Amino acid sequence: MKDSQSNFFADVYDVVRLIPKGRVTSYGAIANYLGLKRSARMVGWAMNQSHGDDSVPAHRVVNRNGVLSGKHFFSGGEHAMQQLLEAEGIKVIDDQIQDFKDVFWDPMSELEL
DNA sequence: TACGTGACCACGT
DNA sequence: CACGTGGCCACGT
Repeated sequence: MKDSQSNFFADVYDVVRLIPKGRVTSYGAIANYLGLKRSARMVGWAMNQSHGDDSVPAHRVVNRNGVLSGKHFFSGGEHAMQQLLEAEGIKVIDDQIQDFKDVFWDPMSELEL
C-alpha cells in the first residue's frame, strides 16, 4: 500500500461520504477543502478509483459547472448517475443539474474549517 | 525513462 | 464572451 496516496484517497472519500442526501458538490470544492486547490483532477481520479465502493456516493460529485461529467463512468447505463440524483430529489436535465447553486454543498462553508 | 491522457479549474488573450 | 494555455498529480503505455 502506498501510504501517501491512500491517505489522499481516504480524505476524498471521507468528504464525499459527508455529502448530505439531496446535495451535491464539485471536485474543485473538495480539492480546495483538502488544500489541493489546483488539483481538482486528482479528486476526479480518486472518484474513478472509488467506483465500486458503495460507501462513496460519487454521483453527488459533479464539476463546478453542475454538469454530470462523470456519468459516463457509472455502471448501469448513461443515465444511472442522473437517476440516482433524481431519486434524492435533485433535478437533472440533459446532464445538467437544475438549481445547482441551491443544491450545492460546499464543505468549506458547511463544515467550516 | 519519457510522453500522453484525464470524472477539473483558473487565468490570459 | 469564447477559446486556448498552464497548472496540479497520478497512472498507463
